[in-house]
Amino acid sequence: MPKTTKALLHGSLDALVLKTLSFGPRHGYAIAKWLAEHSGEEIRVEEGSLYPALYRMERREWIQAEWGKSELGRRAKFYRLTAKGRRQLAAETEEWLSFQGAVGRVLQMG
Amino acid sequence: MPKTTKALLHGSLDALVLKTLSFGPRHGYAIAKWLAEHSGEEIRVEEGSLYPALYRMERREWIQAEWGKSELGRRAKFYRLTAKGRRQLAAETEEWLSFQGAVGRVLQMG
DNA sequence: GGCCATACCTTGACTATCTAGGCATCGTGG
DNA sequence: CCACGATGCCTAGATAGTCAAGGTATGGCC
Repeated sequence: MPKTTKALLHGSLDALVLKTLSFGPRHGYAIAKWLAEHSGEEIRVEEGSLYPALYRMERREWIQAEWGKSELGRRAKFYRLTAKGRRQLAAETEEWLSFQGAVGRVLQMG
Repeated sequence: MPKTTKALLHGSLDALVLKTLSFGPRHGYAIAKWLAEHSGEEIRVEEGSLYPALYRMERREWIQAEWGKSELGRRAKFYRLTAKGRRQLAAETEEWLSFQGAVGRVLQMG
């Protein structure tokens, strides 16, 4: 794996995971891989961040878990987006775009 | 003041403050106002976040403090960017752009 | 047999931010 | 004259999210 990604993840992790699940149910390990692949390795989620985040979101009923089998036949816990989670994703995405948009504009001011 | 901006500030505050100071020395209160004004009130930094951040950055020698008088003649502590701080700003800006760029691309995936 | 990839989980430390206060000065309106 | 809002600084405590570093177990491959 490349270099250190720092703590910029803070505040965007939930949205990223929800977004990943919006393309269909996935298990934890697969979520991390999907994010890494679709961000050119820029987004690397540590397991110590991912699993607690998944519990958090399950508690808030944004996602639902179910045990199943991975593509390789292993025991794996699949998460799928709930309706509530879909609304949350929309809200967080909008919030992220407007806030980080503002940050980006300030940082790039001449 | 408008509505709640949430906790999305995490990880971008340092860069924002450094950026503000890159246009010339300012005191704490003025930094917060400047950021609010130049972001359409999108970025609102609480004082409880700002002052500790300023000490942190002073300790790291990214900025230097000096007591002076505000435009209104009040006692105020002015901060100015050091050479080290300028390098830090460049590094953090680049990091922010690449990381949040990746986040934005993922969140906006069709 | 040993090792790597897959897949899950937990503990502890750290750090940054927010909430919510407090202090002091000044100008203005009633 | 006095109250109040704006200016300007500071701090304590709570919270929360992330990371580092461990641990378990299975399967495939050399």
